[in-house]
Amino acid sequence: MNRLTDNFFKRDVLVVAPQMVGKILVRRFDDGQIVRLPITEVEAYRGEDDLACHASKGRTPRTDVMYSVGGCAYVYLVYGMHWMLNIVTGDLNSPQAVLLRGVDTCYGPGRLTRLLKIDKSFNAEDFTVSERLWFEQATLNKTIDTGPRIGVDYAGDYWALKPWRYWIDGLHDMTRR
DNA sequence: GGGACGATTGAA
DNA sequence: TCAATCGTCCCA
Repeated sequence: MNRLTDNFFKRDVLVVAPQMVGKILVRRFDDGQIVRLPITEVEAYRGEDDLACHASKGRTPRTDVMYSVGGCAYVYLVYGMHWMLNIVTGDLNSPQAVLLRGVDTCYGPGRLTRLLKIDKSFNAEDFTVSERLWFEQATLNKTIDTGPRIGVDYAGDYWALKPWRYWIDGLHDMTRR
């Protein structure tokens, strides 16, 4: 119920990303069990100009899905062991995505996918029709804080320092150890 | 075919 | 502070 539709995801990533905070990530496992987790932290990756975005390397087999219309998943492996779950946003041929970095009871993009058993098979999954992974509407009655994205220093100060990371105010401390 | 490099994590 | 670990991309 209240599943987010394509019109929600078709907008610019800088509009969609902050609105993802507080929305409900829903995972239906093979055994039928359904888990609903409010999103607590995300990051925006925006277009070929954004040197922190994988699309800055151009359209490749890996980044191809980012060029599709908003509403599907972009899943890839980092450091040879962690799956990253992204939501593709924007129009056709405008490569953008929202990285899911945290949900209630689980902080960290890699821990999140391990908890929910998300892997390469979810790449290009259509969130508007999927039976195993989608998002639901929810009202957030808390404020959102912003800051630089994590782990993208290679992109240089101009892009790495953009405040394109969004989280529920007060949960900031979970990020450092 | 070879090599460099991660949108991270957990342990030392 | 450091290693784990492998898909992706670039160059030869």
